[in-house]
Amino acid sequence: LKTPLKQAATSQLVLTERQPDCQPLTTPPKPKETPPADPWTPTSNLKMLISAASPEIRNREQRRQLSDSSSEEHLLGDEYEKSQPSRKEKSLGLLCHKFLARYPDYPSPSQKSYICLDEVTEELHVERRRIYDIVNVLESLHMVSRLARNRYVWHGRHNLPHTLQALKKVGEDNKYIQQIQMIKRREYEHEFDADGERNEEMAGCFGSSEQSEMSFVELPGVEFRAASVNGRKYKSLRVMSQKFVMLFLVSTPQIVSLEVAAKILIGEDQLEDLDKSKFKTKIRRLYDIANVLSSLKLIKKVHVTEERGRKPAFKWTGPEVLPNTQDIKLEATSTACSPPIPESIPSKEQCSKALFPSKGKQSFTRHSSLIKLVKTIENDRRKIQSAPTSPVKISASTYQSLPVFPNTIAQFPAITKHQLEGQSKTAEEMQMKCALSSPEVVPKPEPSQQPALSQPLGVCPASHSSVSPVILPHPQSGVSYAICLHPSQAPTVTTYSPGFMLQPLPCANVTGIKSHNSKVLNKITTEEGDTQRGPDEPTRSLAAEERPETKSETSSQRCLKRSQALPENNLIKRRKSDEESLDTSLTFFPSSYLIPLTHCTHGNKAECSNKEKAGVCSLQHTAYSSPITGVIPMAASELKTVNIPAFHITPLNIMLSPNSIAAAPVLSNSCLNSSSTSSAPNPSSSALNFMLQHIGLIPAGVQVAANPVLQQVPASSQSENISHSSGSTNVQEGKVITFSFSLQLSAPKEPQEPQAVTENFFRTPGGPNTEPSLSASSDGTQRTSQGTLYIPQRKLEVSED
DNA sequence: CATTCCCGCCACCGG
DNA sequence: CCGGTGGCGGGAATG
Repeated sequence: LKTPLKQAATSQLVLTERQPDCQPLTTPPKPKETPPADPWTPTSNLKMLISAASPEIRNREQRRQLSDSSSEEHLLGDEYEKSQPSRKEKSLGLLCHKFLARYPDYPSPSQKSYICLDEVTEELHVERRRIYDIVNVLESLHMVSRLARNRYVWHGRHNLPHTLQALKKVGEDNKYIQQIQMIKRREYEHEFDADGERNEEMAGCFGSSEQSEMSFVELPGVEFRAASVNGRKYKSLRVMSQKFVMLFLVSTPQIVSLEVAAKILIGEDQLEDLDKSKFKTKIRRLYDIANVLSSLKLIKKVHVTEERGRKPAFKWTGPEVLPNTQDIKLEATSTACSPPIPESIPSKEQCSKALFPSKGKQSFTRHSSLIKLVKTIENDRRKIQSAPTSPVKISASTYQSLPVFPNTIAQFPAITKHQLEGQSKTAEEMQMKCALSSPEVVPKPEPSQQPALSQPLGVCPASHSSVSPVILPHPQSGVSYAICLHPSQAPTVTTYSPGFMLQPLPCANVTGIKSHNSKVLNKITTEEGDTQRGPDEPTRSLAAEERPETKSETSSQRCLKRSQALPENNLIKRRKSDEESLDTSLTFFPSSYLIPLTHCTHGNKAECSNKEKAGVCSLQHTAYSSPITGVIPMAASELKTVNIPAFHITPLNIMLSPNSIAAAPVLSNSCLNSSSTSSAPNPSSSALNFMLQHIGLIPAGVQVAANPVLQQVPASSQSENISHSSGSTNVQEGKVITFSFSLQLSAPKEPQEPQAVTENFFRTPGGPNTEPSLSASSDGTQRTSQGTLYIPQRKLEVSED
């Protein structure tokens, strides 16, 4: 048994000694302070040093004391043994550092570096098993992607921003914040709570777990799984890693205790029954993940001292995740190298072409380059059909998106199948794609087609089939998809997997706040299990203000329709074989949202960026909202004001969070009213036209009538709720809806005592505080995450190390 | 004793 | 059937 240890130790020593020799790969792990003799890259070395230093400095110090004595004198030669191979020497964290040292943080896009596991294991002298652990979490962050058997592509941190954004969004969509709260609350109550309610809650919240399925959040641009990572069963570690990261991104203090994380990760699926062993295992895994994340400097270990003792926890030290839009801009600007952008755009066009060959993309003039891409894509597509394997990254992604829509499928059966079959995760992607596609759908010139828009919104799930194929064409969504990547939209896509669980919540929230129905929705959501009581109560309180809800199935259904979330969730969950059709339907919803973004990203950015912002933006918003618009008829002048400033953000938000759906409509309305009202009678129509024109699907002059259906349908459900309130009120409501969670949280508003706050949070009906909170939310900037702030942290004391 | 987490058995799966 | 993957949990270091 021990032998291996010795060997390892020895080997390490050897490495150290002969570093000079080993030029090929190894970067000296140990030499943190003493910069290793062989610098692969100046930067990389520095980075390594820095990174290595922080987490393990102490360890190092310890070692030094022990080993240095010998080493100092360079006597070591003979007795390597003394150096303790000690466990730390072999820690995953250290190993990870070594691993990371081998590759540049930001590899030039042009040349990809490949990772061969065999080589790595040799060079690092570790068992393969360990490398898998590292690679898996790196993959969860899209820092690498698997190509084939033992081969991975190294992306470095280029994708990190997108990934984090996406993860954050997903985390928000889910109700992680609430879940965290629940758990904490429970703790207070002393686990075994007296109230039967508790148990019930739990059951309700987490109870149904089937959905929990774990979905892996993917990024559009990243060439994931060529070889198919989707094997679906795997990924648990990857998924865990993503969820873990989500927790950080979502929680306000950005500190997550292992205990809570473990509970949530377990809970999602089956919950409760905290099996002791299960819990223990989960924690073990979390440590593994945490070690890698620490090596990436994304988190660091800390201790939180709550009421009862101090518990191990981790603090997020990675980059802050921007809301969205802004990110997009930044990215686009800053990273010229990022290849994804160009790709994405082209794909879109190409998609559109495929769909509507006749149409040219003349409108796209701006992006002549895109056309090129489109052609390329088309070619690729052919190739793919014949040879699916072809790893064209871009093309692949694009295609994948296509599968989502049935229509698309019909058009490109081969592709679709491949994609579907090949990728389980597709659901997510699909959603994204759908989102993209949906906008495109809009382009359809025919008025009848316009309904397509409506479809996505309300009908999406079931109806999509009924929906005109037009939508499908949107497969181009792939294009939009790509767009997403660049900006931050990618996150939007997030909806996917998490969506199923999460989405429901948003709906519920929205609904709840606005309408009575919401409760019903909530319940539904709850069924899945996540939401326990927390959401309910708060929601309820809010709702209560307005009235006792009626929970009719109808309402719920409506909600579902309106909110894509539910359908998506369901669909998303599993797609294995059938998925295709279902997925397709799901996809639609998101697409609508996505589309708008796309616009922004492309031309808009440049165009609207400033002066026109208001105008253009409004248009864009409209577009976005258009789908949504239907949902909420009311337009608030107030919103407008608010929106304008934040409009950038707003669009993003909409896309990102399911919750935002409600909000989106509002915004759009306002925009429409103010800016584009004259041009378009109803928002949806204007939006459509706008979008279409932008997209190039329809000539500038042509206008498509907005689909009445859409408006009515979506609107109907919510409008009712909203309508009852006064105009001004409505506005607020709209806001509220948007930040349903925030409201809940805000209600407690003054968090004097942590516990007290908590209590209020859950028990207090929205009282007086509600409005203020709303207003706060209205700023839009904060959005979802706000909730976190209020979350009762109780006396949290964080101690580093 | 508690926390951290290494090690590696062994089930899967994809070829 | 084989070799790559990677879930999982015992139990060894460490604190």
